[in-house]
Amino acid sequence: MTASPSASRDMASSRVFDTLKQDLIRGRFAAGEKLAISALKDHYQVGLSPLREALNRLAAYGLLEQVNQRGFRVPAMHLEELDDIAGLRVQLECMALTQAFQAGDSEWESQVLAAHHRLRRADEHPERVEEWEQAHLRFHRALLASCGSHWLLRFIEQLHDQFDRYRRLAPPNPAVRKVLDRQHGELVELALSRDIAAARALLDDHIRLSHSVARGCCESPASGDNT
Amino acid sequence: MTASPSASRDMASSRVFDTLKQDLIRGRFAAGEKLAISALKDHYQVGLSPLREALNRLAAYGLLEQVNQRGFRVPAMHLEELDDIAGLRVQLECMALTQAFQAGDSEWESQVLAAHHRLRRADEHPERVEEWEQAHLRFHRALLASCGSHWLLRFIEQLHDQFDRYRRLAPPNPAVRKVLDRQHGELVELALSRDIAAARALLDDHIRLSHSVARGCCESPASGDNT
DNA sequence: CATCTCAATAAAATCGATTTTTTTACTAAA
DNA sequence: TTTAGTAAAAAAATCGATTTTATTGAGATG
Repeated sequence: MTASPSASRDMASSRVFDTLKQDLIRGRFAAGEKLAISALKDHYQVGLSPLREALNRLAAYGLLEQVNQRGFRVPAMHLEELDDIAGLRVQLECMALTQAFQAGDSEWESQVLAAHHRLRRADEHPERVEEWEQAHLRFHRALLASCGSHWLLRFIEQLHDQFDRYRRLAPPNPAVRKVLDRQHGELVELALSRDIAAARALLDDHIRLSHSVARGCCESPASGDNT
Repeated sequence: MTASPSASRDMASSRVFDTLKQDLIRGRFAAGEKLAISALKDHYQVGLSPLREALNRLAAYGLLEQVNQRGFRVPAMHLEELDDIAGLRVQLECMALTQAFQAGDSEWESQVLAAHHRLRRADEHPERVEEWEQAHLRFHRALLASCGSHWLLRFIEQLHDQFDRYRRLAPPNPAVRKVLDRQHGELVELALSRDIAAARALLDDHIRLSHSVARGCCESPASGDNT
């Protein structure tokens, strides 16, 4: 099943935005690293203008920093910032979850079930990491989608991307993954039964678990600087 | 009092970003309006590249929308979105207020007092609207500054900008202004006495009052179009 | 009279080259 | 040995022109 039927081709700046965004989240660049524009130009096979437009959008989004006349750099990573991001995720996602449970209709339930099914299927191929990652992101999106607040969902998405920068530093851990997957299933059940209190507690645990894993990995290698 | 001493001049893209951002918040463009790039180029006296970079940043920030090969347009305004923004402002700013009161030190108290003083001074010149607007923004920033969460402050700032797009549609109302100003003074007192519960209730009222004023203005004139 | 096609026009997106600024490397003085 | 100073090199930012895509309107067709 492909995306949209009359999918008019995106412009170059959007394409490079998407791929560069993924590369930043996946940690293909070191924290604090300065991006060499001409190297990016070669690597992503785009011209200067679309590349610079993408870099500007990513800087406004918070995945890059623009220094006055000194180009773009990958933001440094700090344990405190990870704590900040995780703490806010708990607050905002629990808020959205409550509203989603209150406003969700049967179409929402269907989408949550469908997303969960795809997540379980993706789990069957442990070698295809990115497919699971995408299914995971979409499951959490589906869970909160009916909350009714465009801006809340936007901020949650942004925090999720920032969180992933840290989480992806940690090596995959099957034991943790197993717990997280069980929690996904429980979240689906609680969504169907509209048990807000239990679901909030579970989502809180869910995020904190990922947080502590990422934290353990982020703690060790001191500060990130490699010019 | 000027800004920084060795202020190295910003690049053109940043300058046009700032002024265009203000113009968008101040409602100099109609909601839904399509921006003619060459006209902007003439108006802001910049080249195409810096202008497009600024437009891309504003789109990522949410003050513009980019349509695939059809350029940039000012986002439409909807009553529901205003409600969403105001509701989230209440939630997030109360959250930040609590943390700010808990973590604020005497330096924070000083900055709040200073910002409040500047706000009262700005009030003495009702004709200089923009000075009051800036002092007002800075007062609310100072009040929450010590909350300790970079990302929470970032989202609050973004929501504030979005909210102002709606609020500024309403004509100035001296009676409302008087109430808001009294609330600012009360917020300062509650900050000094660290009365979290009372301050949260007051900030809630404060935002809801602005919200209802903006709402009243947003309801009447159907959709905005004035080319 | 409405609808469709296709050229003409306008606008957006992109490219290649130029200008400006920063960084580096080298030299000379303290 | 360190500190300034300065010229060369590199990189970022910007400009002007080209390419691509969308929009418009006249004429043809049902």
